[in-house]
Amino acid sequence: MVTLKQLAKELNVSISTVSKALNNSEEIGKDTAKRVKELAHLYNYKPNKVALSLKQNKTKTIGVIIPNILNYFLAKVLFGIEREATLQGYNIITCVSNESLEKEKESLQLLANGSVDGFILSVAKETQMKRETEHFNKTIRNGLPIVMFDRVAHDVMCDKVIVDDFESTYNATKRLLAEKRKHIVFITTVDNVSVGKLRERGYNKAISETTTHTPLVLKINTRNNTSKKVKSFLMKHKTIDGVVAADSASGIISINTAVNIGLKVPEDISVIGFGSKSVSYHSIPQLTTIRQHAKKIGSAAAQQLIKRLELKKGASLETSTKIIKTSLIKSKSTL
Amino acid sequence: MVTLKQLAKELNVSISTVSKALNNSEEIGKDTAKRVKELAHLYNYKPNKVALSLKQNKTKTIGVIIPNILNYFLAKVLFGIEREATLQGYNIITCVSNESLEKEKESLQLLANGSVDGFILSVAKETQMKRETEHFNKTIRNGLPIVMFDRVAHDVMCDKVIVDDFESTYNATKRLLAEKRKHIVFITTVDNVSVGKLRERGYNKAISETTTHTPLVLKINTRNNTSKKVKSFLMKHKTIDGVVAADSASGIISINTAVNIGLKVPEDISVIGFGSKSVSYHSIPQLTTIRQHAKKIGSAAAQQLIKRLELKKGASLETSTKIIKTSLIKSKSTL
DNA sequence: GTGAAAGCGCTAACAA
DNA sequence: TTGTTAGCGCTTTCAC
Repeated sequence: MVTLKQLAKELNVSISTVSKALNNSEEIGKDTAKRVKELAHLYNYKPNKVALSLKQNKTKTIGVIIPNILNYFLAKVLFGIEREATLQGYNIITCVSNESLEKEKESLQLLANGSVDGFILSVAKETQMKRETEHFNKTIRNGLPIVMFDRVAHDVMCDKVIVDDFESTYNATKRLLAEKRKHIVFITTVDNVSVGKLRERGYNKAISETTTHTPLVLKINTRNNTSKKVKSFLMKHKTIDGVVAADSASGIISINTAVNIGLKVPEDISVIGFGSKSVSYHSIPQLTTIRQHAKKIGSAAAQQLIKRLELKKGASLETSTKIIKTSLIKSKSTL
Repeated sequence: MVTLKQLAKELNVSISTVSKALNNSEEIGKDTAKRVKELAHLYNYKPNKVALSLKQNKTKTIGVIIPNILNYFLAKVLFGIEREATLQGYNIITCVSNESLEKEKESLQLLANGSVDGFILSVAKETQMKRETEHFNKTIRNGLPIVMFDRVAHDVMCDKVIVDDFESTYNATKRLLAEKRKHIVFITTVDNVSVGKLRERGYNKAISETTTHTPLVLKINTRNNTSKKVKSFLMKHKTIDGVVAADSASGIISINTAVNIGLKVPEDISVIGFGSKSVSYHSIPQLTTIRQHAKKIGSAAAQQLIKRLELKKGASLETSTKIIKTSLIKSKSTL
């Protein structure tokens, strides 16, 4: 890598002259500026990012801590963050917490040594269960702002970008009720996590405010037996005519299972699940989905963080909570 | 963030004393060392990463350029890279090329200014089609090593980690032939990309060396009509009794489509597709899959890069190409 | 219009 | 055993 020093030497001028010339300073004579720029271009000079960071005490880098990168929703959010960050001249350093509090703490620690200017993160399950927040607060006190998305720690004072989880399942359930569905089950992969609870509550509210039944919830805790569980559940409760699934896999599996045991979808049973367009193709008929607009969540989080990072010195900005509304996209698995 | 300077001031010693004490230098007196360490611990001192990078001229950061983070396989490789890197004390900066040559170049440029010590990447489709390699070579000439995985540019001299694509489909096809399948179709989402071609050739070879038919290939170019295409194809070619799919979505969709038009899987038709365990649950019966061991690919790539980065000055290391073998995991969609 | 010098936080050769 | 100094690459103030 070429440095200012080398350019200066070759041009027989001082380092500061070169620096100023390249930064279009008014102070520098036209032809000097030209000579400098030409040589810089010839050598493909790029200012050293590390030196710049040290000097300006900011790295133009965002730390992203994600619980699980194999989750399509989270990957999509990451995609949105990356795009927005790149657009605004920021890089992202990605860490995966694997839902572990310990790894979350470590990542925060590790990057809080000047590697990044701030964080975007979704809270690990373990962290939510243990209700730990001190590591977040400490980071913020150290001057590194945090933006949380989706799974947030409500009692940490920071910017947040969330989904209308409660409303989304409330509306989905209402939708099935409007189809005259009588026995609607809520299928969830057990996570004692804010988001999951809210979704269940949305379903509960819709059911209890419209019908006289008790809500019916099927909790599934390991990934691998969803199919079996759903099958035996449907066999046992023959009256089920509607499914609201709290994640995309359950929705897909519900449709395929129902078809497999001879039910007609959506005539006999309607299914709505969370998920994206691409996953909806994994079932026949295609799944009617609740879309979370993951990319939008990512870009909103990045925008908010960068806005805060680029605040003039001394200026302040109230923490905000942005809600990205879900959309219910009708496909073939509902009437 | 606390700095050495502040610690030094508070302790009434020089900066270098503090530095040495914290680095366990032999030169420093025991009790001084102790005092220093205690205060450092109290203030939770962490050496500034940026300053260290500048001083030592290395960042302990790897640039990862991935064509598409929403691709489960690529996300999984990224996961493997992240884990291995973290283990070895490296961070990763992630860029998404979105299959675009231009973005790939930009990312390479952008990070080659001292932000990273080297790169791990999978080549964008556009780059492969245009056969551009100059940006890779330039990066390498500039002293930044590259490790390519999966989609590699064969004529660039660098480390590579690849999959036995040819063999994988060859074996899968052989497997179906051993089941006495007579009419096996190869379904591929069109990409004029090394990997796709190799997989097709593996299928071709197995077919032509075992049967007298011409190979039968169904190419699908847009994501959204796979289901329709497969359906009309199966309706038209009633004799089809085997499917080898070059990606996971096509495998899943083939099974669901076949079932949907009244075929029995695997009795009437056998299906094998690329994919991971979790995606195999998206069909009933479960998809028999070719597993690529994505995490292993990621960790192998990271290991290789770090090995090269930590080479003693002056030492050299021949470029290597590592092949990670796929496994055929039998499930319910084959006999 | 140009250059010298200081300083961002750190390490390490050298001096005391 | 401890401190002084130089330097990594850059920007910026101040002097000429």
